[in-house]
Amino acid sequence: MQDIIEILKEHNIAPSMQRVKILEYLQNNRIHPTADIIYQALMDEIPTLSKTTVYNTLNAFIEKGILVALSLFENEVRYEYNTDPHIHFKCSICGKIYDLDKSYDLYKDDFIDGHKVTEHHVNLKGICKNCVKPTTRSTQRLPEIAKRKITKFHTLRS
Amino acid sequence: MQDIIEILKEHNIAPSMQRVKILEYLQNNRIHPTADIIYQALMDEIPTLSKTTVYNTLNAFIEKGILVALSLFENEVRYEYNTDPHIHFKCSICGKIYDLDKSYDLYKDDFIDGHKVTEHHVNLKGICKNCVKPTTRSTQRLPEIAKRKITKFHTLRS
DNA sequence: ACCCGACTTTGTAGTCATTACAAAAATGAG
DNA sequence: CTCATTTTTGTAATGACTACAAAGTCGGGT
Repeated sequence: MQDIIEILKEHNIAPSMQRVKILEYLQNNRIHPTADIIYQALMDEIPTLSKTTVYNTLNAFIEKGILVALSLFENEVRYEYNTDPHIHFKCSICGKIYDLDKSYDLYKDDFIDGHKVTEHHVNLKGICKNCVKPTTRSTQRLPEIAKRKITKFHTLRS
Repeated sequence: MQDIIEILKEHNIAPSMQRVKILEYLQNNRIHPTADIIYQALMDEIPTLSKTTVYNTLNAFIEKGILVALSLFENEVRYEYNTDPHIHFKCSICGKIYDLDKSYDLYKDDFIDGHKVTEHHVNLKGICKNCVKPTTRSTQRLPEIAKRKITKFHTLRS
């Protein structure tokens, strides 16, 4: 895609084959992949691909502002192409990460308590609509974690 | 402190010396330490302490709901005793993490878009009031990152 | 007090994600 | 084509965390 080459050039990154393929993958697969997922996915197309190249490329993209790195939960780094404001929801059952397009107005000012805010992340965790099994009305067949009554935040962590 | 032993018993954790010291440290040092920081800090008191014990203990505390593990930024796991809902702010200059007592009303309902929400994290990043050097009115002496004009989100909302 | 079984701690070794580094390959200007 | 620069690659190193088994600790029953 010519688009991708243009994007790379606009960000002062030489459009090598590896870089184009990695950015293309991230554009087409909005699944917040880890570096390893990207590596595995591109091994067929680029048999000589090195994991070092994936890391180098991702870090270059982040440096230039094309990507955002996420530290959501469980100490895993994931990368996403979408840099628009949105909220992340991670399912503790299936592990899938959802982008929620809910907007929020919190702290849209530059400073809070004297601190200058440059990044703002809202991360939710729970059980996604698929894993909650909406076919049954009762909670009988839900995983144990899904049945717990929520009493306060931060209590559940798998 | 007898308090700490009571807390452990209430959570069905046998109050061994190591566990008491680790919980005591977390109670007295609200600095969102890493496992290694805790280990380093207690080595004087408990010369035989093993890092495995620190990890085992922290995981047991999390399991029982005494602690919360945080994945804020930079892929580092930190632990905090305060399980009340609050917001985290990390300074990208000094690395210090601040608890902000701002309350927030977002998605305190159980479900959003059909997903059951059990955890809710708001993480801010920027430059803390100390590193912004409030003594100077101009931005001349600020670190480069502090001078950037915020143009797009993750920072602020339109 | 002793014994025994269960729990806890410890150290070592292993895993996994990420980075450091240097050699090999590709690229591009002259 | 040639040479210098950039990019990719593979290996080795780092660092956080876990698995596992041996050693230590503790408490109840006799």
